[in-house]
Amino acid sequence: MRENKVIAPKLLDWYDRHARSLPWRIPPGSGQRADPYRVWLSEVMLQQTTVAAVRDYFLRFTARWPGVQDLAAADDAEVMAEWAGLGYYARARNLLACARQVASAGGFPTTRDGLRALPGIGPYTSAAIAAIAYDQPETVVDGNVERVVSRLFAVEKPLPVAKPDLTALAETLTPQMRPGDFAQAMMDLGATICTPRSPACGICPLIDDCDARAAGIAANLPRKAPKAAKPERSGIVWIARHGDALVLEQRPDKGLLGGTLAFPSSGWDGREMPPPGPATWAEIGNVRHVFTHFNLSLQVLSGVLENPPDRGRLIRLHMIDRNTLPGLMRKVWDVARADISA
DNA sequence: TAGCCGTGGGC
DNA sequence: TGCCCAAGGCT
Repeated sequence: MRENKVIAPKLLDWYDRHARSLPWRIPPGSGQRADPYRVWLSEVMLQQTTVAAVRDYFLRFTARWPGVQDLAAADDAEVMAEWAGLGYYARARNLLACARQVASAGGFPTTRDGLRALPGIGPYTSAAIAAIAYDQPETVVDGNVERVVSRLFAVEKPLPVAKPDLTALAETLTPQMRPGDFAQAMMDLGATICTPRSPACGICPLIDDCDARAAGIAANLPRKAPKAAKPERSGIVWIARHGDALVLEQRPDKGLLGGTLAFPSSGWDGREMPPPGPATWAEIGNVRHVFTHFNLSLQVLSGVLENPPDRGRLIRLHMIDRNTLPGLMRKVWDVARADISA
């Protein structure tokens, strides 16, 4: 694949003038060096997650754990609670495992291959850290880059089959100088101008280089294979009261909402469970939630346990912190709280 | 390797 | 409203 020396200078010039200001980013031209810890943390949080959703989580994490040694020393439950609401909870467990490996090694690996071997760091994140924090000319390919490249070269082959082609094309664009800024520039371009719908081609710095624009098909790329329909699932969740406390449990590390704090439930996640103890149950509401691969309807049952629960642990009502629950269980808690106060 | 794994915002 | 999408990784 032939090298393309036209794109990077134009894009970097645009980035120097239009880079987004983000908490984890060093502004272009400042001459400062990005902190690998902050680059890593932000990249993991940003996996399949919007900038708007990540910003406050990043600020809270870095305020509480300023360095990788601080995070490595944290309790698992504290990290899970701080991550609650951000989704994809395997990231939080891998984050902690990674922090502990890095801390005991005395620092982050400085090569893409070294980074790639750490938990939660894959092809994208390893390239991003190597380029942004260590100034190495690695090619960073995320959803933005796939979209930008598919348009620049008018690639009509659909994703995900086209992914290797798009990666090879992206490699022809990566400059030896400022590879980190180039990667971030590609992502900023994709996020603000070369957007999925209604791309703003009129103000794009690469308009003269874009094959899709010339062919009038920019808004139709990248093409994607059709997705399967989402099945419907249903289940039960128990609001089990004992005195002035409710039963909560930590879910198993693997699987749905792995490692998060939750009300006992059954029937929706491949696990058939009995209630946390004998009681007379009454329906107090229903909660709907959308997961990546199914829609969920959860019947909320409430009851009073006469004896301590068979599993989980009792948490006093005023000690239940909504922010430490995953999104689904926040909805359940809202239903329970409305019922209790009624 | 393709299915699994959250959540919220935009249109 | 329902669907799409967002700086993916793991198995």
